[in-house]
Amino acid sequence: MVKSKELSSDTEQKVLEAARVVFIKKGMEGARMQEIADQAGINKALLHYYFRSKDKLFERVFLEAFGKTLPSIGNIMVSDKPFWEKVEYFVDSYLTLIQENPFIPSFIVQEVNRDPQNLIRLMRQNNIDFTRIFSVISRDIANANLKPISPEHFIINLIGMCVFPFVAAPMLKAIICNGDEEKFNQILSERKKVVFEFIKNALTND
Amino acid sequence: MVKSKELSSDTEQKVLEAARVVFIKKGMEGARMQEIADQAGINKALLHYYFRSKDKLFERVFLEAFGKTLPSIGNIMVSDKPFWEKVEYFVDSYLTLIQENPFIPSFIVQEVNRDPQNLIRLMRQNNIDFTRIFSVISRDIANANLKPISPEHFIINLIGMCVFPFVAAPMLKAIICNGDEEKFNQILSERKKVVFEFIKNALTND
DNA sequence: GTCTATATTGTGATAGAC
DNA sequence: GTCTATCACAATATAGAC
Repeated sequence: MVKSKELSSDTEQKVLEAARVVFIKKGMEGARMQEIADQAGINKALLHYYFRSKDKLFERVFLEAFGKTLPSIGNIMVSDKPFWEKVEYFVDSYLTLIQENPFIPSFIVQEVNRDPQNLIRLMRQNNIDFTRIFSVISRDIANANLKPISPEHFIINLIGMCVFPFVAAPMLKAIICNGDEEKFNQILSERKKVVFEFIKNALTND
Repeated sequence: MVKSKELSSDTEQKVLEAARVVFIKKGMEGARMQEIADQAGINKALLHYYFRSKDKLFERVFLEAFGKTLPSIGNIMVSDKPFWEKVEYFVDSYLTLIQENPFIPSFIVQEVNRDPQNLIRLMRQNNIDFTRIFSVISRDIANANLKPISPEHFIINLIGMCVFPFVAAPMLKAIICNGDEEKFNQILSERKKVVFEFIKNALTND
């Protein structure tokens, strides 16, 4: 068995996973190299051996985290599926993705706030063309005989209702569930259906 | 003219305002006492003279920032106004409040993530009883002959569509406006109307 | 109350043995 | 590749003069 040069070592993987956990929980500023090392079961020096600096390690984690979600948005929205199928698929896959990585949205919001350039760079790298997405959505809305809404507001409403519960999870857990984790998860699991129905009701003439 | 003991000094006010600006922009971890001092036009030592530590200064700023938004939610929602008037008033005042302090939502999300206890404490201090709010909303929805939706999902949708554009402002500016500040402000100013209409369409039988 | 100067602690990063 | 020990520096916090 020949080891490929591209395959990162076991330790490198452990570091990346540990960094992901810590960065996502604490953000770039709040994270400590020591904590990442502990989490990975190694020492600080080894972190620097694999990833020269905290900045470089962070960038790697950030790009991987966001690189997952962003292309999935684009692909779905510019496809030629029927509008409502598109919306349902979007809500479904988006919520699933977030539910599997619940810290990612607030992490991204936090870090894009810190340096918006990260996002611009990432969009270029992933060939995301939002102008195209909006033109397609705009056409879809017109063709589907829906109540008129600008594609920008539509997208904001759509994404907002999907990601807000995760961005604000600790807040909502306190506010609407009095800290009851069980109840909060229950609500999250209902959201796919609720969000889809809500949007459909808002936009269809009946 | 006798100076009341409760009235904080001019310098103290300058510090608080400066801290508000810097904390809101950088978050607790990212903010630097030096930057706050500069912003206030004084030196670091004086910060510690007025507010013993960074932690204490932060807590003060945090409580004041959130203390503004939270009671306004509660008061409106439990009032006996008609349901749609309530919703319109909520959307209106909430968006105005955020538009005047655009960094507050992402700041709050970030910091509640850091320590959820801050929020619990604050809710107690402001006598916010969400159980009551939900029971009132629940009754309102039933009485208004609307399409059924749980009050929790209704609130999440409502707040989500209001605050998400601000929480994610830098992201959306890049994504949907290609960095065009002008266009983004235009969209924000349209949101009161759009959100209200969207919710109304989603919930009314016609 | 306000300042300058300094102490103290944190943490990212490196040197060098194994 | 992995470790221990240490550096260098940045940031909070304090001492003490005015």
